[in-house]
Amino acid sequence: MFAEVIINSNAKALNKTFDYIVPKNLEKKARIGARIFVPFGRSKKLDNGFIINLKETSEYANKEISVIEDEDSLTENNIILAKLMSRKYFCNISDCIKLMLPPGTGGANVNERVKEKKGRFVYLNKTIEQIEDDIEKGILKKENHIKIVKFLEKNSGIYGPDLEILLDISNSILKTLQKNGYIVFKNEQLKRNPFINKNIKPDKEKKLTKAQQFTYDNIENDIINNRHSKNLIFGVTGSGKTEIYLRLIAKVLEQGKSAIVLVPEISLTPQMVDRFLARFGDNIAVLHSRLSIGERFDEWQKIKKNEAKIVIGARSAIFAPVENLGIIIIDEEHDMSYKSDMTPRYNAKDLAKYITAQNNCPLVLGSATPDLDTYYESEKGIIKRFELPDRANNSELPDIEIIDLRTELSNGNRSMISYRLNDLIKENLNNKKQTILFLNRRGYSTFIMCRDCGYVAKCKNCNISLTYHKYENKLRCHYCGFEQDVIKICPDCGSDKVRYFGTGTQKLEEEVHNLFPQVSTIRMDIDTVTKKNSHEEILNKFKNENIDILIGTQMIVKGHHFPNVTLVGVISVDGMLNIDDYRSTERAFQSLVQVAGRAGREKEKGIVIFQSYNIDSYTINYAKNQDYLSFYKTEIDFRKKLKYPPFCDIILIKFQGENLKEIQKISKNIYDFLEKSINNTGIIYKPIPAPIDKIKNKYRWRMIIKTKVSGRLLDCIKYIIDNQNIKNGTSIIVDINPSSMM
DNA sequence: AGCACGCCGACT
DNA sequence: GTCGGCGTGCTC
Repeated sequence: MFAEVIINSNAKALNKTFDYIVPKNLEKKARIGARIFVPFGRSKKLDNGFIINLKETSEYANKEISVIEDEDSLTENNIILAKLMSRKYFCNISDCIKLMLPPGTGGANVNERVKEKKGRFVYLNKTIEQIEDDIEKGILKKENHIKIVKFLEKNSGIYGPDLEILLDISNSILKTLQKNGYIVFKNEQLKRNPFINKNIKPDKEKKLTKAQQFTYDNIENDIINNRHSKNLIFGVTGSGKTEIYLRLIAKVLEQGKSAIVLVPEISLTPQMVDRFLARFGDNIAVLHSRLSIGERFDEWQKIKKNEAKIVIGARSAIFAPVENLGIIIIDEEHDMSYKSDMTPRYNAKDLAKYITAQNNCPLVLGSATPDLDTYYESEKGIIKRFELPDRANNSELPDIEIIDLRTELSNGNRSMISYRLNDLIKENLNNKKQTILFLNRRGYSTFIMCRDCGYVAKCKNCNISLTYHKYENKLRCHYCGFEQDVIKICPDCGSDKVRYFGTGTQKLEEEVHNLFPQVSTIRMDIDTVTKKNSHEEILNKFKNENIDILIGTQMIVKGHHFPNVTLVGVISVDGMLNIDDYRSTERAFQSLVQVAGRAGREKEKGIVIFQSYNIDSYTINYAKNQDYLSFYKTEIDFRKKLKYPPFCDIILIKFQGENLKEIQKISKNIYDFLEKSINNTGIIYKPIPAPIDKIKNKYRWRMIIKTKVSGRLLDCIKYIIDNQNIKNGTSIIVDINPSSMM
């Protein structure tokens, strides 16, 4: 017997199979998906890899497989998926396989793998009656001893260190209790449980509205009949999408199957997980990037060992090792975090379509502002659409006002805050209500410029404007991290009229403090959100300590519910609209609708202010009316006219390297070849420098093709890239429908 | 990617 | 003589 093997390596030259002899004693264990160790090349160490095919004859095989590691083996479906991804996303099969392995075990050196963590657990060793007896007789009389034993009556099997912290006791008390026979220690695997010390009240099913029931019944039918279907639940915030998800998951569990729920990384908060915990208890595994590698390993093992049947996670949870998949739910399906911007550049939504088809089960996409591509497919009948028009709790939509910043300026208001918004903030402060101010930029100001000669301070590595950071009093590049001291005199003309331009969250915060000296504020953006739970901490602080104003970027729009917020101000809609990407209007619309949803979700009606220099834009006006359908109709016409998705795919080919000549030569070769193969089936643009044409001393060029992706085209691209003679470390990256064009 | 081979210039 | 620089080529 012979095996075709993929070696675990991200080297381009190794993205092919190698034949090995399967020795007699390993024939039983040898199967597609098995993790193996083999001698490879001149290396003395064994390399690890995976069997992707078995066969009776081989022209090349001359070495034997040494070891087969059953523990980390994949399924045949995993291998099929990895192959498919490798072709579509231009990466090695082993890059894709890594996503499916237990966290911390994907590296070449398997000895360094994350281990199950062992720890000392404390168990009660007497019955409750015996203990009551001992207390009555005065045998057990120390206050601390009784406290511990009472606690263990309800929490037997707790992790030792947790017990010590919770009851504020020392290890020696536990030793005494052990000596006296009240407790025993057991050494067991420690679950690095992310929900530790949580008391969650169980939650019952809520009554469904007619629209909810109709949606549920339809999808339930597919679950019962093991039928693949693609469904979009189109419902505003608060329309009860989550309740439908919960019911569908309950049905899936009833059928003895598992469920995967994907949510955007940023909305994967404890509150979000709590809703699932309250309904399903600890039948849940959570996977996201803020977990430590050890925590992720444990959650992964819970799924693998079938101790958890519901997976809630960000993008990569699509690869969770569930057995018998019954449904995939993707919440906030328009969110761009479902597309990976690192190798492998996969789109979890596309893969979910494939995986649910493979498993004969439904896919559910949910959003209040669906991705245009998704809505288009629902119009075409490729995806079934269910609409939830009403807010389940009947709370009113806020009043939305658009403020023209041009008239503000001509009225002499040079501040970032319009007179109207200023008045409303004042009113809110008087009424002890909270306010959110939204600005789509970070830093103190965007760039600094000389008013006499137009000189702009730029990063010498990346060729983009440096941003002023007030606290450090430095200029910093947002791409490579380069920083330099603030300049006061223009280095070009010697003028002292160097001024700050543009606006950021820091400057906004400062301005708010100038206008309202007594106000308390909290800021949330990339700079303040760094630590593991900081995102959560900031929002909780805002909510619980009743801080007057929250100032933040994009990240404040998701999830959270703030009952005391009645005013939301969007400082500059223009900053959202004018980004170099064909989806900037779609994203601006989605953000504006979501931002508006932050105001007044309780009894009181909220007010939302959109400030803009371009008040006639359809994006702002449809967002004001929360009118998705009209926005969709306008936008989809543009997409059709200009040939953008969903009417084609966008293939971005990126060239990066230190040798500009080589980049130009190679990109021209590829262009010439692909221009012929595309012929008239799409549009191909000549290679040009990227918007940021230099990062960390590497030149960046790009080439864009607009066409429907076909297998033949993928093969053509691969062929021509593989045939380039690349010498100076130039890299070529292909990204299909990238989430960002930067 | 790693590793070895091989072809050249520099040095105790 | 031989040590080591790195360009080239291969890995079942």
